[in-house]
Amino acid sequence: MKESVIRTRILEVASRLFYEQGYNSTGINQIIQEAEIARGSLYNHFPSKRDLLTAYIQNSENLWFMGLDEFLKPIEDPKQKLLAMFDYRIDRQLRSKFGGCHFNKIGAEVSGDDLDAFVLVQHQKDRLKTYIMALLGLVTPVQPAAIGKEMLLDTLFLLMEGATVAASAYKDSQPLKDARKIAEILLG
Amino acid sequence: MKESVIRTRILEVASRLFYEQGYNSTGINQIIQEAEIARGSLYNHFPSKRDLLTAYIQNSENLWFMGLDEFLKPIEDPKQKLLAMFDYRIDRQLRSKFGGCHFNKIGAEVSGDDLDAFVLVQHQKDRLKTYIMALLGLVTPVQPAAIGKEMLLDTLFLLMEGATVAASAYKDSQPLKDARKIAEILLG
DNA sequence: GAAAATAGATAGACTTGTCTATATATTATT
DNA sequence: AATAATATATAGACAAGTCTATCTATTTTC
Repeated sequence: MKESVIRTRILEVASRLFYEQGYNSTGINQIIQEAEIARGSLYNHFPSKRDLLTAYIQNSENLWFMGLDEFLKPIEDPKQKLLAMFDYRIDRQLRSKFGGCHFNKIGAEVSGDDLDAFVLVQHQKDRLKTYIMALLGLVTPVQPAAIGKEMLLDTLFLLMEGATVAASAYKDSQPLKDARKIAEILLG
Repeated sequence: MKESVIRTRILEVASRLFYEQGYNSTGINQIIQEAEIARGSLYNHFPSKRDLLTAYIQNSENLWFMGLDEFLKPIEDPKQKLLAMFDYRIDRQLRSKFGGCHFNKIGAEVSGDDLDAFVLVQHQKDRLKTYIMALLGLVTPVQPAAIGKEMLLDTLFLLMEGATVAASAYKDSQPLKDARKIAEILLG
């Protein structure tokens, strides 16, 4: 039940390097050196580099949503919660120096026919959409919106994705701020 | 003035491989083998692999906008042109088996501190925004829109970016179709 | 004849993964 | 409580192959 401290250290270091340098540009040698563990220990916990990638994606997803829950906790109004999701992304992009979305980065880097990794990336997006949908269900519409609720879901999702990509490309939080403003108007 | 046929062939093969497999996962050996040219010829035209990457990005941008011009040529109404931009992306994603945006892929793969590549990626996005803005300027507003024109520009841009990313992640054109529908409503 | 192409050897660093041998720490058995 | 067994850590050599880039020597093309 107790997680190995070694395993945790490997995953932490590998996660940082995968995100900052890319999966393909990060070698096993650098991971074991920076994690200060033996080569055999790494292969004991993760039989291959690909297994390490899988663990990285899954762990990142959990951390991402846990961080989101924490971030939205003090907010009560569902509409404000939805808007704060943009603030969460701004916060994270600032901290990571606009490194972009973990999952899109992996999706862009792995070969197109690598089903395994793609499924994991899709899983995060599905979960995000479910998250938005749940909050949207709690919003009490003040006026007959020009845009249906299921379409509003799509719009918010696409705005978040697009704004994160753009913010990362420009290394600037402006696109995310723009997206937030647009969402504010659409939510009425 | 006449472009070397060898240079063209190198760039074409490298472009295909960079896009399909990723820049880091594509080796010089594979390029010269598939292009059927000598190793020295490659380094004669492109002093380093990085130079080949630069040429790839710039060439892709030109091809992308030339293809867009061609695609929109038969359409006259600026509003229909704007909507057809989504169709163009659908068309391209279908052809490339949802390989995603060339430029975001590179942005995701190169190290965050590689200024050179990032500037080129930004250049494509700036050009895209300018393109949208020019079309938006020609649209005659039928009614006082709920959303300002400069904000409409941001929205359309972010929708395109987000939908392309999502379509690539899901390997499905639905997000792009959704984005088109949303744009149709927002354009009135 | 000059320029540009070719094949291919070579350098040197790096890649993932396997392996051995040793040390330490926890757990099970007597 | 003392001993035996198991698990997990370590360092580091090693294999087999990849990578980018340079170089030489020969042939083709303009």
